Amino acid sequence: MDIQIKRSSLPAQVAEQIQGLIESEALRVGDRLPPERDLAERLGVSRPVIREALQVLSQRGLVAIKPGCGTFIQEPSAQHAADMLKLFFKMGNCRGSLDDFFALRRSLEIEAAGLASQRATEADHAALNESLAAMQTNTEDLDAFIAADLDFHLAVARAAHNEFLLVVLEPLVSIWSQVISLSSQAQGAPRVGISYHQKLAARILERDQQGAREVMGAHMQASHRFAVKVQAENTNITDHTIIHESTEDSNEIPSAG
Amino acid sequence: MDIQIKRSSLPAQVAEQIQGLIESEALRVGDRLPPERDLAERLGVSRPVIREALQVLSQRGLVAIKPGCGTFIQEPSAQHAADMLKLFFKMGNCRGSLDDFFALRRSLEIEAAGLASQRATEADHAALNESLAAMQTNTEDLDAFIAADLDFHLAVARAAHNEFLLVVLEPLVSIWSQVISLSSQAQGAPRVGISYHQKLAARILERDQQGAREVMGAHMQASHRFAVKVQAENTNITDHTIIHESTEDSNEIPSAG
DNA sequence: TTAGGTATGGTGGTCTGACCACCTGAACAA
DNA sequence: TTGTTCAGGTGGTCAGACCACCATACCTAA
Repeated sequence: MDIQIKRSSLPAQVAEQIQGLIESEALRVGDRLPPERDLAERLGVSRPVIREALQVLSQRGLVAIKPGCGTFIQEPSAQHAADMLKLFFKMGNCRGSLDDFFALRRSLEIEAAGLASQRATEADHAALNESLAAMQTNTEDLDAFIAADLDFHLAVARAAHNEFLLVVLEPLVSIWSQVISLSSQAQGAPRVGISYHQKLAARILERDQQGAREVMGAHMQASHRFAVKVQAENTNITDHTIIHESTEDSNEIPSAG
Repeated sequence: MDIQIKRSSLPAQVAEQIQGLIESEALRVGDRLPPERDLAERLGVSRPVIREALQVLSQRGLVAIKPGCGTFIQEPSAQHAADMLKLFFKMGNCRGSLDDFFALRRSLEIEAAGLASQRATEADHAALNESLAAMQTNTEDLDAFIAADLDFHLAVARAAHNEFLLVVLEPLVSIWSQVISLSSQAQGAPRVGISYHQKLAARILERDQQGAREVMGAHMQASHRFAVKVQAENTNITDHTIIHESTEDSNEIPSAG
């Protein structure tokens, strides 16, 4: 009877087809796609359809559109994946509580600390020390302190030399630093973390895996406690949304009546 | 001098503007955007520009386009975030090795097992047992066995009742099951995992957190060893790509020149 | 009165053809 | 050889039109 409900739009179909060619390696990284006009003619659709399909694939990180030059196949970058995850952590409808957030972060940070203690290079040690120094010299400038704190944790994640881990951990740490920077009631707390960071950097330098994991675990526990306290004081961080930003834009798109 | 290079395309600018309105909560979940024609007129651009911008936002999971009805603001769903992550794990240019993959998976699965032991409901226990039974009755049908194996791990992740964790873990488990199902040399190995799963389900039922974590840790270690063995035999899994699928499509988009 | 079908307006989906801005590379001139 | 110039191709954008679909309000028939 052929009465199957076929609802996918033309651009979606085109995008799927091209993505299929990429997955099957009929199209490889670096290949240039035919011009939009050719694609349109070949697939029997109009150019806007092709353009929307390419827009979708570009958004997925599968193609790079270069004006005046062409459209090229590329691999989704780690940064791209991290950005997507960050968007979800920031605005997703996840009903996760602060506890859930820290449960995930703790397990990942401990793993990162353990790996870092085994794999850190001299450059990694330098990065850790640099962030540590920045924290110590900015105990009064909250924003600078938080930025340095963020840098330190990212340095640990990078020192783990595990890209899978980094992709997941980076958004968590970034989101968290955004949350923290919003709660200016955090005065006094900054100094608490420095000793943990000092110990952690030392364990990593000594290649003491167990020690590094334990210090990071303790640090996460302390951060978690601090977060709960901040949460109780600051309604900006609710049980439902991790972030509640309120930027003052002057855009002008009202919602339709 | 104002010679700054301003390269962002119109659709990108429109998408950013609308996303900004969403982030600043000037537009809230469920709100309907003005019709494309209105938006085009209001922003002084053509309709295709608006359409491409909405296509981008839709891809990010921020809006839902309903033909004949309108375009509505929505929150990025967990499934959407997981799909993006899956795409990266599948085709990303991450140079992570099998060891890195398992380091991440181990830390997350152990955390999931620990949480599941504390939070699992009766429905969760039932789901675990169902997957377990499916594994036991399909020791000869490799595909069915792997599907049941996947279900079991997802059931554990769900039993943890931590959406953050689930979003990250689900893609890892799914990708891994795809890899495994490709290596048909895995004969004999299926039965190995059943005892681990049995023990794990028991620990979760007993609400024995430490026991659950230990069993999962041992299970991951065994899986890792097995994976290394498979990797050595199967060139499909290289040190660079986790997945190397080769579907036979009959599409017809050759690469340009 | 009420249930159902129908007409209508609005929405997104698609097409066409045109023009612009930019990049590339080849032809040309110094 | 080197530098400039020019032409072609590419993506970027526009305008207007028509279609398919959905929701609603209206109208008809029970």
